Amino acid sequence: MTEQQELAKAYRPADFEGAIYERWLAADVFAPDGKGSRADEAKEPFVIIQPPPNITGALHLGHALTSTIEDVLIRHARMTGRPTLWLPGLDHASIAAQYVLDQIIAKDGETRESLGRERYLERMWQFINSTREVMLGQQRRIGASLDWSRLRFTMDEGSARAVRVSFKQLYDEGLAYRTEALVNWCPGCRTSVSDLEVIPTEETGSLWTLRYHLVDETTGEPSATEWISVATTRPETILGDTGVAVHPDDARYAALVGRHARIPFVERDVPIIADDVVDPAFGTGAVKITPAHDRTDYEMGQRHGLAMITVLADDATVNEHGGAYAGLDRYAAREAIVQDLDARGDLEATRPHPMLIGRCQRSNDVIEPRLKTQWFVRVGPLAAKALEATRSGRTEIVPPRFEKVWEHWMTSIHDWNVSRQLWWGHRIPAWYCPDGHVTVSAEADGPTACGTCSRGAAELTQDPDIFDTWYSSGLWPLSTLGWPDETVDLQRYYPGSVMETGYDIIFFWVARMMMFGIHLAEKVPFRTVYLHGLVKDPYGKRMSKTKGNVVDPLHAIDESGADALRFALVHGTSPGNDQKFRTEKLDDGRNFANKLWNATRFVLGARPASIPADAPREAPDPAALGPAERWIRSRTAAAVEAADHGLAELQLAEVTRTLYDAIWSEYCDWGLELAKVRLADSSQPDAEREATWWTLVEALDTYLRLLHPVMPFVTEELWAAIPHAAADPELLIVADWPAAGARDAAAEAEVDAIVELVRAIRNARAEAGIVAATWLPADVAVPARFTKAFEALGPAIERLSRARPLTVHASRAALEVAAPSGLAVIAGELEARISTAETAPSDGDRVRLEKGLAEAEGFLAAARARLANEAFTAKAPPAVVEGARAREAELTETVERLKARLGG
RNA sequence: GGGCGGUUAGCUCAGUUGGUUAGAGCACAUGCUUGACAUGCAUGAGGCCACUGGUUCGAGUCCAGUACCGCCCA
Repeated sequence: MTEQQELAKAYRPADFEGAIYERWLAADVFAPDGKGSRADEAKEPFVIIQPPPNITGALHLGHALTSTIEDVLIRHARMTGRPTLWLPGLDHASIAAQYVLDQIIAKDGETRESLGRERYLERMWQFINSTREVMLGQQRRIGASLDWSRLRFTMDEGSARAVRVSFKQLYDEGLAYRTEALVNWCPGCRTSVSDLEVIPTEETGSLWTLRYHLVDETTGEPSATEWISVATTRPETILGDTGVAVHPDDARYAALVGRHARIPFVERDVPIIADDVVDPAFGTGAVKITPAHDRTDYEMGQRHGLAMITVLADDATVNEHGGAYAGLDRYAAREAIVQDLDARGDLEATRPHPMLIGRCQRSNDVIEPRLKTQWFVRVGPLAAKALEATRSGRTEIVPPRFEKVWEHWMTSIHDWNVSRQLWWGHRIPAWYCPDGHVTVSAEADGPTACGTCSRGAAELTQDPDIFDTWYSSGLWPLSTLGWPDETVDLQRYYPGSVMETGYDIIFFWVARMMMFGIHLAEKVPFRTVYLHGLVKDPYGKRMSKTKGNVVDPLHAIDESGADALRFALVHGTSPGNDQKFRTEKLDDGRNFANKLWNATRFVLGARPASIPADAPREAPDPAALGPAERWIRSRTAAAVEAADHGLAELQLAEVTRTLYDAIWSEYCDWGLELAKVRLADSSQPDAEREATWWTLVEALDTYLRLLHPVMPFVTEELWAAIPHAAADPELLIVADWPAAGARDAAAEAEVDAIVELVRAIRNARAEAGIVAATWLPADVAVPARFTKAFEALGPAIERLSRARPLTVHASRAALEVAAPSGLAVIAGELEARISTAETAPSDGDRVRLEKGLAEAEGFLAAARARLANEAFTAKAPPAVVEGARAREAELTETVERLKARLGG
């Protein structure tokens, strides 16, 4: 047991958060197999593999939310005694990291090319070694109880091996293949990117209508008078046109199908074909086909056997197939071509055209579809397995509405282009021999010889490309646990329990982990996919550096403490829904922590002298419990139930709401206030005061445990200061999660009635303008069932309602006789009279009573109308009808009492 | 174009299988250095639950449609 120390007067998180984290580290309680772990090995492990943040980035509120939600689940699981693993990691983020590093080296006048591959990668390692610690430090600040002994990086050798082995397997199974196909080319990044990284943006371009002259079938020359008009948004691509298409049912062009048109400038004759995909209503109804630079055209080209001519180079300048335009940038070429067409008289029209333009998620450059020979993964069979897993419920998606999105994506998925023309990442383990044979090897040093012919390793060249980052990310749940080896960790912690991440990366990441996990390990990688929403700015806009509306989590922690930030984030989250974040929300968490802090201070300071300062925890003596103590215990039990429910349903905001209300509005506002009087009353027997105090300690202990997952620092700090049982561990983080005790309906009814009375008296006094500090005598009529509780709590009621002396009467009749005048207070079944100097209701008091009467009469009328409806009494459940009758009776009485009072 | 979500107090959000009087925090008003807390206490004001129709004894809650806002996909 730790020595109890004085708590500072105010909650100052900066004073202890760092030290608390150090204590957790020193106690080695984060790892399931750490020295300080109290995990019960017989229990089912609880595992979350952390979504690895980009190693070059800074943590933003989205990461803070992810870390907090996961930490809440992890800490709760740990307290229930399950072996709990939360595995941290970092992602190398190829394209993003290169983008950042390129900007840094540019300051020294260097470029990727000037450094060369080897030196560039050296620079990258230097760079990430400096950012790594920053990233990890941020996670510690927020209190993440990650198992640092298992920290992984996607560029670790373990990850690299998983990449090679999996790729070799996919290749051997025919699921990885190399081919020339259309890819999304980013001229700025000089690499291909996946479909997901192409952001369709609405922009206004132009739609040009131009003439392709028909070829005279006899002379073989283009006709001066016959042409077909085609519409295009990208005139520069005419250099690569190999066909013209119309809809098969389009009568306007039926006669032209089968003839040829001459492409200007490149002087190529191309066929006019009919294809269903052409929209007759678009433009002229005839479209040019550039199979090498457009997805739809590519597919048409394949169907009709058209030539595929690439006319753009990697930097998006026109290549040697562009004739006179070779060397021009794509947009310069566009302008020149439009002018030249106009000069020839072949430009019919130009008009503004709203359209979707694909831009690179990273560089914002306009994506240019291009033919490239690259590696692809055949995802159809993998996606089918992933779909089966969610349909059968082996993996559950929360919230379930995302299943529909998931289904749609999984059923319409294209093969995945995994080659990236970058340097920072896992090199594709494919080697080519001079004869063009392909050898894929899982060995770190590559193959010793060509797998097809006998050429030795020296004659083989490795593919220069690297893998899409999401390839290694997809292997993350496997590679972090040691796959492909059958390690102890893999057997014990795979599959994981929950994959918790933002819904925005369900396809990027979750889908890939599912596909790889099921295919390679033959088990789903996690049982639950929990998707949280985005943290947006107060206006509902996405936070971004360019908008300048980001909130830095570290700054928030400096200002308000990590617990306040965590509370704010959890309080505002619900599955799949975005939350608007404003910094004022941090105050709620900080104020709440301060409330808890001071409540603890009060409890510690209120210890009866008969209990030694270092006394070990005792359960309150059941025989000495009064109604307030029984109420506290019952309400604490209710809080445990609600917290359990919220955690089980992943409704974490429900947990914070419940605890906020329970601790503030119940425990502090009424529990402590009722207890104060009893504790201070030295005429009470020691046994009763001790029972009261132990009840307060017990409830506080339970609330600290319940709140620990959300606000770990302050709860740990305060828990150290309260008395513990001998069986308790040193640290709250590994203490037992509370079990819900029994509810006590009688005690709840008693205290509820008393609370209602106190409120009503306060209200009457306030409305009558009585100074709060004034003590006034009061008389109360108390029904028999509350008499005992009322007597027990009499002194507390006096104090809380400033009513002294307080005289109790057994009936209203007796009350009328004893106190015919004064402020009338009607609170449910209780009724009180507060003596004032005046003998009749003052004007202000009359207003209050009339208002109460009008309200009660309104409710009564509604209740009577309901009961008068025969359909209601006949069809509604008896319990509901009973309730309505009781309600009517109660209201009738209240109305009568109010009327009597006003009349007299 | 297809799909999904949202619309409840000035703001941010709760509202459990339909069932008495729709709640909380912030902000607001009034009064309080009440013995843990002014990061606080007490009291109060503030809602056609977006709109229309339907189901039902009964709808914020279920169904259909409309409007507006947002997101995803093509």
